[in-house]
Amino acid sequence: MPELPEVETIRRQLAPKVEGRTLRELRILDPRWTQPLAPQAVTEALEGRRVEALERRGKYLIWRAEDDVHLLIHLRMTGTLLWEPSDADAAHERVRFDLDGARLSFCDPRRFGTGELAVGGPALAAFLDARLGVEPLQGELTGAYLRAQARGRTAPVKAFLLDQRRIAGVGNIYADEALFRAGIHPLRPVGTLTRAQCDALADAVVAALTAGIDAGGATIDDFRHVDGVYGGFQHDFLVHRREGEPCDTCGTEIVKFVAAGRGTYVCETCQPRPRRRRRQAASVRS
DNA sequence: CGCCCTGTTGGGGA
DNA sequence: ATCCCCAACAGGGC
Repeated sequence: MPELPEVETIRRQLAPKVEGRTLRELRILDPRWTQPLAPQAVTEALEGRRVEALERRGKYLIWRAEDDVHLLIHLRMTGTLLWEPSDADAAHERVRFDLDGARLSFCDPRRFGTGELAVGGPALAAFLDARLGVEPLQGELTGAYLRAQARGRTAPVKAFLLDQRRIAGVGNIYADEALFRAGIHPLRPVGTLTRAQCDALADAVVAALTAGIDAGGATIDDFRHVDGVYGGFQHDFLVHRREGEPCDTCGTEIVKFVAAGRGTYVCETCQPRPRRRRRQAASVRS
């Protein structure tokens, strides 16, 4: 479930509930969650501290507690945070927060999610800076930035978008969506994009993420298994993600293949295939 | 029933 | 720089 818009939605829903409360107990049921750090190190650093703010950077949720102690939660594929969940919804509970008597559960069937501890501002900055590039929702993703980063690179543009160290928070679905909106094929070598395409793609990434947040799909109270997808968030505003269905714009059948190691959906009319790959760098022409 | 494939992620090793 | 595989689990197709 959690792409950036879902993480942001969870953050917005949760922040008013948790900010100002004190973390009385942090029960880590799955020791893998804190690897390679020992669970008790995380527990001891956080228990008894007041939660000052719940923030987000990329797909990380950042709990800022007293004395500059931070807990960074990554939901990965199937993680979620549930406020006062029912027993059924909490079936895969991995971590339990006691916030002044209120229960918050980190649930994660697949157990990919992680919890990281960062004590002190520099430690937090070092952790984030090593992993995350510009924040698209803070106006940092511009066509000029994209073009500068892409220059000379041969990687498929989709792989480029998914690299968190360049642009923070673009996941598989939103990469497809942005490329569709910008009319760019996912396998296009990123260094061959024109200036206009870089501008269009930067705008499309921001627009797609913003649309996802506005759709406000994720909810912290409701976690189910729907249509084979954990979470059941409906991305109705996105390009079709079923092969064989018609493109909303032109009616061409959506095709699916693997790009950057992920399932990728494309309208090859709206997103023309790149010319055959060349050994030599291609010159950039419009 | 079993086997195989897939998956809204990121890290490590080749 | 780029690609492949892996973590662990559930559901669907055959």
